[in-house]
Amino acid sequence: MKPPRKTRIQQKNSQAILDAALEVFSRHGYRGSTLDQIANEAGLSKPNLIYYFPSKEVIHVTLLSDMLETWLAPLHSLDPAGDPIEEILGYVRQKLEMSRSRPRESRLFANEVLQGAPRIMEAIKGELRDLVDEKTAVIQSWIDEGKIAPLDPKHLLFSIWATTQHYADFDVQVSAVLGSGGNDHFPEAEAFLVDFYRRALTPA
Amino acid sequence: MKPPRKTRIQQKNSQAILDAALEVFSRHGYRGSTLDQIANEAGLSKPNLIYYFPSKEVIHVTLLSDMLETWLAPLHSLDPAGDPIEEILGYVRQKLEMSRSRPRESRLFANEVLQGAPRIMEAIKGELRDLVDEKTAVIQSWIDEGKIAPLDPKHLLFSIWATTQHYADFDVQVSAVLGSGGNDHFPEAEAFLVDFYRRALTPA
DNA sequence: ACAATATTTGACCTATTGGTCAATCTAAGC
DNA sequence: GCTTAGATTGACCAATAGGTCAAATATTGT
Repeated sequence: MKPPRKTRIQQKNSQAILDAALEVFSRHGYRGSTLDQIANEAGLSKPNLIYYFPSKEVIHVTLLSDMLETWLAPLHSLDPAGDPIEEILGYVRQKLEMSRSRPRESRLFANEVLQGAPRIMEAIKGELRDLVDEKTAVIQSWIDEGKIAPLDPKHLLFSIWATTQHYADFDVQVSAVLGSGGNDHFPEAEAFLVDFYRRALTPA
Repeated sequence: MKPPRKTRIQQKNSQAILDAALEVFSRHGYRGSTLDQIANEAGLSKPNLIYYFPSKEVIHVTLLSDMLETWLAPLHSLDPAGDPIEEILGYVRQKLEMSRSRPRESRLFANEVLQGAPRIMEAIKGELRDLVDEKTAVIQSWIDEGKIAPLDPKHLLFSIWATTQHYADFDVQVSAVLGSGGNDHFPEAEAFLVDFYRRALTPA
């Protein structure tokens, strides 16, 4: 999707900038982040940033479009031929794992959508919506066959997105409420969610 | 909590400012919002804003603390003496209703927590956590009595917050995925969530 | 070694923004 | 009507932020 950088230095610095920008944007939002912050985090000077990326906005858009692929991947892997309940539980696990391993991407996305998704509405109405339509049709067929409980497939997906991303996006709230220092709450969360979705999905 | 304004003009303008600020902050986040935007939205000049509130930050903090009470209210009303499943479903309904009637407050809160809750961490670790401890004990007792399925009460609350607030915070995504113009998706959402939680909570 | 090319940065420019202030205008009480 | 306190604002200020640019430095290919 992105033309590969030519030299090793370009490769390394572009990557450092994107990584720094992800860190900063995901914590402070687009307008809350400054080029100086990003440059500092990347260990470069501000004009040097601009040498690699023409503007703050281009950095942001680059991050968003990179992230969208990651975000969509787990849903792509939902297999119509698999066991319905296990497929959906697998999706839940994968989304939760993404919240654990890539919380910055999750927060970047949350920030963007909260502000009205000005820079990725197109992708949401295109790729995302198409994929959702495809996979909800699969889920609907499972419902029609009586393999899972009759729950609106789209709202089911919303609930999975919401519950799994919550552990990345609202991380500080989760930690504050659960207490117990900087513990890793993901094992607990996974046990809960898997149990929860299994109960809800198992047909009567 | 706030000393009442003296004159009618103060009453009216303070309210107009808070309302405008809620609109702007919830859409653009703290740093993404400017005093000019807020002043414009409120129909006042920027210096006139500052006449009523000493700074941008005071406006923001005022909104956040006002909102916290609203946010906590539904959980307060969870009744230990009520029917367990109906109490929890009632809580789900109330939270969803809040997402519908007060989406700006929800987004304000989401923005704040996403940024690490710098201005309300104290309240989260205090009031919110205390209330959660109290109510999760109630839920645990219902579990112990076999009235509801054995699901971790705190993670159950997280899931309710996540799923209900999703319809306010990710509203543009929900609308884009569901299509059908600016439709009101809340009746559908309520039907889904009530059915969903009833299934998950009903003991085997 | 050296020219050509890629990389880096200090200084600088302009626009925006939070906030101030003195001056002006308006409303309320007497 | 007039005084006084309340309300409003145009002009302004300092700090910050996105971005430019020419000059300097480092790297690469030959």
